[in-house]
Amino acid sequence: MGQRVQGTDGGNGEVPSMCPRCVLAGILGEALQDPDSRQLLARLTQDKTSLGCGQTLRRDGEVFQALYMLRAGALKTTTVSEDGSPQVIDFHFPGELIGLSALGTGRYLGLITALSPSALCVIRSTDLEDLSTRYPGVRKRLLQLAAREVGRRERMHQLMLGTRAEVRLALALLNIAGRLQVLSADGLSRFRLPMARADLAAYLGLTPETTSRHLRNWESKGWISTRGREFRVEVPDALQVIASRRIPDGVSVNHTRLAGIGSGLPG
Amino acid sequence: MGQRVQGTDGGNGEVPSMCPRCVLAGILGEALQDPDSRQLLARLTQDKTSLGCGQTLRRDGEVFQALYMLRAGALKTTTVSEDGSPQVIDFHFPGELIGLSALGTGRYLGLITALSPSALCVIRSTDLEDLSTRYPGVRKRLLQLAAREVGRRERMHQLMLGTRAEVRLALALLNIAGRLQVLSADGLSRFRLPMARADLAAYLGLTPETTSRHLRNWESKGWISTRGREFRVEVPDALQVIASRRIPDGVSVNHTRLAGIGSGLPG
DNA sequence: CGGAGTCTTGACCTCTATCAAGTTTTGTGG
DNA sequence: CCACAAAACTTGATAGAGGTCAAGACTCCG
Repeated sequence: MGQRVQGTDGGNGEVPSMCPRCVLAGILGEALQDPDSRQLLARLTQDKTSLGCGQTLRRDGEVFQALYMLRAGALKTTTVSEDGSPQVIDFHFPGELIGLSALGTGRYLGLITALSPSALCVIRSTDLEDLSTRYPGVRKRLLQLAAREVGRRERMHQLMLGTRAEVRLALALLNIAGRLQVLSADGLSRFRLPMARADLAAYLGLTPETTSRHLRNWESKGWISTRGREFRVEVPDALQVIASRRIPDGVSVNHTRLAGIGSGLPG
Repeated sequence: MGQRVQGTDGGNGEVPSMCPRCVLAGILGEALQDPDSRQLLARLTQDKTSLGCGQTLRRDGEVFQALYMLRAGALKTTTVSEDGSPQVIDFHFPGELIGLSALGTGRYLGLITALSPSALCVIRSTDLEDLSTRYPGVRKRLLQLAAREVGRRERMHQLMLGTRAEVRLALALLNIAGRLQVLSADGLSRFRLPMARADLAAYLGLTPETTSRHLRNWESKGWISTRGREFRVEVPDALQVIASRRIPDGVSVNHTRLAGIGSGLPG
């Protein structure tokens, strides 16, 4: 989503981060032609918020005030279901817009908190309105981004349809790795999850235990290696293979079919 | 979504349907002030497609050509997962826009087919572009609709996080009943599902068998009654109660834990 | 009335949630 | 830099929920 460019920003270089100009430029589009708007762009890129780990950006139900562009770090959006168990609705990674859905209802949905120290650009609703009326292309671009977000969430639904925990987990890791990719020189094969296992599990409707078990299982087969939140995919496409089969080994679907269901590769 | 008004259209009155003018008016907004655009509106409301049960509107990957507004009937969007099992990504009910996500990528996602005889208004991409450039309010409205759709899908994710099949099913029925409500005089307490159990199950990542079992279970408790696809909710809020508890019958969550958690209806 | 498709019911078995310890990692203060 | 405490993660045992296969009942149509 948006234009992503590996960041080397002038300011605080503690964390790898997006070049905010590039991303915002993607949103502003034609507005940039106008020298007058350069000024605004400059203001937007300076107008930032930073959050410590665990700090909250917005709470559930707060009225829409601004769209945020995540520059560095990672966030999560959570709710609490009626029975009290925590639910993770989404994660947010550098280069992504946060708060789009609040454009529809006028209120933020869920509690948005930082998973790690994060930096964000703030695009105030007033500025957004200003820009949108002055430059039609801005709204066109926003519409495109929102539509893309709808598509992303539709694919997320697909992901959740994988009944099997193993499939969901593999798909989610691919998804997250893809979104993190920008920041990693190694592409998909190596990445660091910013969130706890419990968050990942809650995102997928699983328990941390199940999540852990499958990861260890894959590791025991040599497909991946993990060390805490650090991941490395040893067998290229291993995740894809797992993700694409609800059916275990290319072996049986069910009882009375074939003996050793080990559900694994030779190992 | 959109403005919904119970329909009494002049044309073919076989099926209860939305008043297309009202819905389109919600999209077009200010454009309507312009007498010139009335003409376009007239054209859009006439420009319709109708589909027989099972017929397809668009296929996966087709390039974006038009946005559709469903006037009557019901559609589903499906994909096939890599292992060949069918997945239902979404249902579409009267008054809803179809194809928004294709605005982002330029291509439709999934196979869109009719669940029952359906009628749709066609808003060609060219017309859309025309309108959008002439009337900024149109794009603003579309952005709002897209953002709302993002929110809807975020809540859908929440729904899927209900691990328990019973909870998912109850939430989904509430969701669908709500979207169907416009057409039913009895509100939420009585409705007819347009889709087969198998589709509903595939939408939720369940099997038809499990779906059926839970429905019959609720029926045996007198909470609902069903006859084929016809539903009636006998105990008001029964679905809400089911939906809000992962915890079964006021009994235990698990062995050795808690005597009576209540939280259930009288059995 | 018959036949196809849809829905229900049953038996069985796998998978995942749950509870309960361990173990490792992370963060903090000495 | 080490020691300690608090999280986070892993591992194990167990049972309940849901998937799978199979067959029967019901519906809808022609």
